[in-house]
Amino acid sequence: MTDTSPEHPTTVPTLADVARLAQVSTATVSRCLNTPDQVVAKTRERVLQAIETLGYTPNFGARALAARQTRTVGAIIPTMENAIFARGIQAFQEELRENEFTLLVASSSYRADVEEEQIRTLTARGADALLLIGHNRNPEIYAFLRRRNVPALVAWVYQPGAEQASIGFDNRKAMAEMARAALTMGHRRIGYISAEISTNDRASERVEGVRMAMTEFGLDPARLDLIETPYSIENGGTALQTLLSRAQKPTLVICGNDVLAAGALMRAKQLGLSVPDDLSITGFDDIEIARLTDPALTTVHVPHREMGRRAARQLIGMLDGTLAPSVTELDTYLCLRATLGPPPTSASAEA
Amino acid sequence: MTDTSPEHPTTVPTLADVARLAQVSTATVSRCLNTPDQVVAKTRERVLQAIETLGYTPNFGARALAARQTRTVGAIIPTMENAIFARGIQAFQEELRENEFTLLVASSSYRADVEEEQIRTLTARGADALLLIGHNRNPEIYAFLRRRNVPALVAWVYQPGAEQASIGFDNRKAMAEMARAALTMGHRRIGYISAEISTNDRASERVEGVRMAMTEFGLDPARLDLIETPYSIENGGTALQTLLSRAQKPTLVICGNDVLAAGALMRAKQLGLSVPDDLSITGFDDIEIARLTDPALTTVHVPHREMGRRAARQLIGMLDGTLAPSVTELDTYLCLRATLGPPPTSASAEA
DNA sequence: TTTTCAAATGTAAGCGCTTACATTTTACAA
DNA sequence: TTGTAAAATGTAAGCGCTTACATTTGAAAA
Repeated sequence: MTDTSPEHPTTVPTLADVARLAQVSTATVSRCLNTPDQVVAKTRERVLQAIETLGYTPNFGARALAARQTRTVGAIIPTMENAIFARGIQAFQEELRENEFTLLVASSSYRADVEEEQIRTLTARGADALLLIGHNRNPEIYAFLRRRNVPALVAWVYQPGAEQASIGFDNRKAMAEMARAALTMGHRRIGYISAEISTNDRASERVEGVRMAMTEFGLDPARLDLIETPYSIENGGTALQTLLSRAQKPTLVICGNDVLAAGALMRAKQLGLSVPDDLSITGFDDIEIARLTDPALTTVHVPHREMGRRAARQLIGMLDGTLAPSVTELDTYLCLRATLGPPPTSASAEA
Repeated sequence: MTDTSPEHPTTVPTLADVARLAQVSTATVSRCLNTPDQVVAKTRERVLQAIETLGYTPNFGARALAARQTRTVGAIIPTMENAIFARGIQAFQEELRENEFTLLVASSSYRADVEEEQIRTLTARGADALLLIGHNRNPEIYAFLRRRNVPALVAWVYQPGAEQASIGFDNRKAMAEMARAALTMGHRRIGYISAEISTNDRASERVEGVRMAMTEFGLDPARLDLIETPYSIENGGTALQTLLSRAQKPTLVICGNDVLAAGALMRAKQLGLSVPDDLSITGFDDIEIARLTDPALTTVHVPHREMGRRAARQLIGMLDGTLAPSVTELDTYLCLRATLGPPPTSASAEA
């Protein structure tokens, strides 16, 4: 708490220090920072010089308190370790930066209670707006945000008729398309490896998509052999092994994301199965590893970067009132690579 | 500014509102929040009730302003899209959360000027401490942080005799070990695919490690065929192709990280080369894709999670004065998987 | 019952900034 | 030169919280 070196005082310079040194009022210094063209050039230079000399940086808390806005956007994602979020958020942040907004990222570990806490933390910190992932959360939260006047945008999902402003893709539709492609090839016994469904509407909608397609093809959707497991390569492998231990082995294993699919694929190869001749496997997301596996993974391409970029634009628009909250659908497409093929002839004969 | 609906006032509740409703002073409410055992149970309950009723959340800016600390730690990483940072930061954040600290993440896109700006932004926002990646930055920044009394910890690197507090591994030593393993097998013509070196001391130290090992084996380190390229699978492939177009083809391509290595490996296979029989390839980091490639990638394992977790502990310790700044070295180890083998006999004969 | 003192609570002064409003300066027309 | 309005600057009142210090309360000791 005491000065250790006289040339470098330990006290942080304030606006008032700058004002004193530049021989102007604090209001003028403030204007130099916020509305520079309201200050005549000569004065402005003097002030800037003083700021430089003192090494002054405005105190964010004080500024937020007085101005009641922060040019800060918060984002709460389930985890940074998932490449799809990392990628989307990176684009989100880049777009924000270009518009002189700062991004605050928090992660919830897929837990609703943590997410709620993070929402409170970020709004308390003065986030002017929030990006959230997926629809399923306590609706009271939206009331809370509305009251605080904090616009929120939901990303990574598109649900026709959703209440909240959102930008994303139709997980159900996208996965149904994949399932139809497989069913058309003749697959009838289908295993599904999913991320945990209860906390994740993207995951549950993807499952629904497959069931929808099964129904269309006259199959009983209840016969989908579903395993839920946390996101990891290892777990994908373990789940695959479980599916293969069933009396009726699947000819196709649909995975809720590429990471699980990569794990399943690796395990299948280890077990001596040939993919796709003995078994087909599909993923979802089209992250980098989908092209790295051998054979390359058939998956669904999701425009993560575009989603991030457009989410930022939407939120900024909502903030300055130029854009009304809206529900935006983004397109996905099938990446038919090498892990999906027709079922083995013996198997299709049985069906 | 005026209430539109009586039940849902548009004004955000403040400490004073809570105090009024609970019929206590603002000081008591504040104490309920910060030092609850200084308040008698009956009063405390009344206050908590009022907080609940009003849906009160403390204003962070005001709190920071008055208390002069925020329980916030900032981290500036080059990019969220690199799995190693995502993983380390995730662990960092989890450990912080357990200690009731909040993490603010910013990314610099490997640009020194952006990093500097982010450092200012985060300190202005009241970050109590900072996590930075790598050593190479303008030393003035440390003076700035010292003046602001913001402890900083450098991660992902260990350099014996470093000035700044740091936690990480010796990139040079780790890569030298890999190079020695390869040299022992007989490799003499070595290509190296690196991330960009000028802005990245981890990358440059890894190259140095290889050169060091070459010297030990009596090779001219200048003969290392070095290509720098940005982090991506695609670029790894392109770089490999360049290396293979040299008059003297390498028998071994060392990559500065797993992503470049995965790209190189994939391209090698596309070109009809057998790895490791025709060409050896190695990576660095041991991220998930290293086990996904076929053959599995020989690489250096780096304890990213542990680094993140321990970085958090170190920083918290520095903040509450229980831990002195220190320079911590973490261990890495070689993961000898399948992409490194002896050079083809024809090649070694030439050497 | 009174005394004593620790515990509980209250009072009020900032923390560093923005901004409405008041005042001064400047530029230009008359 | 004077008058006028616009431009530049200053004054000062908060923004919502914490906390040093002052005051009140209440339980145990006398």
